[in-house]
Amino acid sequence: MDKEYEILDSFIRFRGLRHTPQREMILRVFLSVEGHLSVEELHALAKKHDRSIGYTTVYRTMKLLSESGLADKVEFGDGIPRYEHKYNHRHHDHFVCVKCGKCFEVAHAGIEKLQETLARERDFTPLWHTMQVFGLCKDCRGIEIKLQ
Amino acid sequence: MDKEYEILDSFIRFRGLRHTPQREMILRVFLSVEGHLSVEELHALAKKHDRSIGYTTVYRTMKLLSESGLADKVEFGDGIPRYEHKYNHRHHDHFVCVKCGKCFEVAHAGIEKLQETLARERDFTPLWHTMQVFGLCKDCRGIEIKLQ
DNA sequence: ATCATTATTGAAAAACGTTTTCAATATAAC
DNA sequence: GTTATATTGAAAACGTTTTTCAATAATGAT
Repeated sequence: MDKEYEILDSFIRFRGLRHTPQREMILRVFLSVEGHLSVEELHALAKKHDRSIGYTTVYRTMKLLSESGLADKVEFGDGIPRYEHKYNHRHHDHFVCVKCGKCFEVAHAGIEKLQETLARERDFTPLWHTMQVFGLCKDCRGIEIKLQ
Repeated sequence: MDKEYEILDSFIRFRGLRHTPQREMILRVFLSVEGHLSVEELHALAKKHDRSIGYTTVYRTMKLLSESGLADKVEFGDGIPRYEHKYNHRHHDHFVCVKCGKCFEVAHAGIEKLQETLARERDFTPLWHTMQVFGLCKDCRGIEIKLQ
């Protein structure tokens, strides 16, 4: 629970930056919600704790959290980057429903293995990957069928 | 060779749109270059054929080519969307070198199979996917080692 | 061929998310 | 406390994409 704060503190000290109540609050807000949040959504949540918090500070802090390994920026093709938790969360890919926008996280060792195999064949050293599968979730496929 | 023009013409007629020299020229320019081109690059190439061609028209036409299935918009995480050929090109994923930016296209049936398996397990109907593997190509990994 | 309708064009402006600038403020080290 | 400087929030700037709009051009009917 407190490990994330230690990670941010270490990162801040390592970089010669400073600890501020704004940074701590934004981390608290970010950690309090599981899911994929845009900067706009994070800013709205942060404003509930500090009405004067600036948009810019949320941007800057989310970049900081990404660099420190606490957050991951993900993009689902709608032009709005979102942040998800990274610490203590194993890598996963995203299945995005194109009707309702719901996003399912899928972790599977096979994907990593396949990535390694394909990369080795091409003399490429893979560092990380992102994969998004777009389609219809159970509920939305149902609607699709009903409408036909 | 001419099939692409037929596809665009059918799409234009089907939608009640109009055939214009600008659209034909932009398609010709797009087809003349294999690779991943940004709108800016496409506009620069188009200007060589028609100095008065507008930026806006290239944007609008590339959207049209995407909708007609001739072009595919791909994003490699640098914030600049690029277009690649889609017609008569089998689906592939992208291995992007984070040092030099080079992009390798990798087609492998295993990825599609894996996608199907994972989707079926979750009662999700996959329609398409995108996968980008980021890492170091042969040349850039060499540099990395030399620098150590 | 001419006309009428309306889609298309290119320039400029607006929109959009993000980054930079800057003066005021807050933090951390001494 | 004093100092050096990192951080903040507002506004401006930024880069890309979309919208607006008047002029133009393509299509179908006459």
